[in-house]
Amino acid sequence: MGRPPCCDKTGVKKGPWTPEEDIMLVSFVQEHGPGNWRTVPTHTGLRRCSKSCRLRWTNYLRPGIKRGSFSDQEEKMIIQLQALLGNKWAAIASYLPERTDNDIKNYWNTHLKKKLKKLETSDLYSNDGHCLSTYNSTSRGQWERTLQADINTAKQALQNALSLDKSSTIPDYTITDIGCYPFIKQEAKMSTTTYASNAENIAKLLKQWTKRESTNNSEQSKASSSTQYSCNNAMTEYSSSFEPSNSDQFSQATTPEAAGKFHGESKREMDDETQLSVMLESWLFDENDDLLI
DNA sequence: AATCACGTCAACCGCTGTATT
DNA sequence: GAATACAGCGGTTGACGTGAT
Repeated sequence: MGRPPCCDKTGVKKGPWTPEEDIMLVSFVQEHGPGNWRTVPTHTGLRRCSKSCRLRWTNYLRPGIKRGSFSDQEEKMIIQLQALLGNKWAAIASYLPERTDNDIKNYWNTHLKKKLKKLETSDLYSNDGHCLSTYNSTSRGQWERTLQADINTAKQALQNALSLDKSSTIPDYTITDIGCYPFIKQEAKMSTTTYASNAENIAKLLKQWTKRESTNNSEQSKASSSTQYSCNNAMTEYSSSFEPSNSDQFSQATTPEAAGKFHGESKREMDDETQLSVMLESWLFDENDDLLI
């Protein structure tokens, strides 16, 4: 016999989340921490499947998520990492802790794919393309060779790392030693205020929603006004229950999906990945520094 | 003002590897 | 060891917004 089902599949709600649902989910995470998603619907009364709850949290509600347009440096990192790792969005996202894999995936599909295609078909290096203009100092051929060399170096390092014995010279990093994964252990002990620091996101959302609702419902009956009332109350309560955010705190205590990526992995695998991660990180930031000059 | 086309992105779907019973 | 559910990932979809006609 296997496990009991996580939730009753019948009567599960789909579609966009309402602010009230968001608040219920955030409250749950504040109390129990992220994880145990199967218990969320029963604990909170949300009519959402656990999968949907996890997705909503990791892609939208969790603290430290940066929304809005991507910076040039972020773009370049995505381009480089995609060239190296392929469509491993979760892996790429682990190098951009403020972005979700979904965001990066969307950005790649809607912006960068086109940009690179355009790059291939036109002489972009003589024009002033926005982001990629930073490559102007290097000819396309040079840049491609550099990238290919870096990819080869990375692949070689990965092969070496994987072939090494566990007792080899791989540095004995703890998880928190990994420069690009400073959040992994801290995630587990994230404080209530840290969770709450996403209040801005939700307060904004609530405002938008109430605005939209008030527009939609302006001609409707009193029944809708009670919804409006409860939502406004929820917004007020939610907004007032949190302290202003601390962005440094965000950056050090986020990306649970990246952390989750390593849950259950063996020490050996972790060491191998660690070595590669450190190397990759160095490669990426060195490269970006060069390009930003 | 109406309609169409296109871009964006939140959310869903289906799959895989892992954990649990 | 088998059966089943969970967690996570990447691909895809569809609702919505915006600009062009």
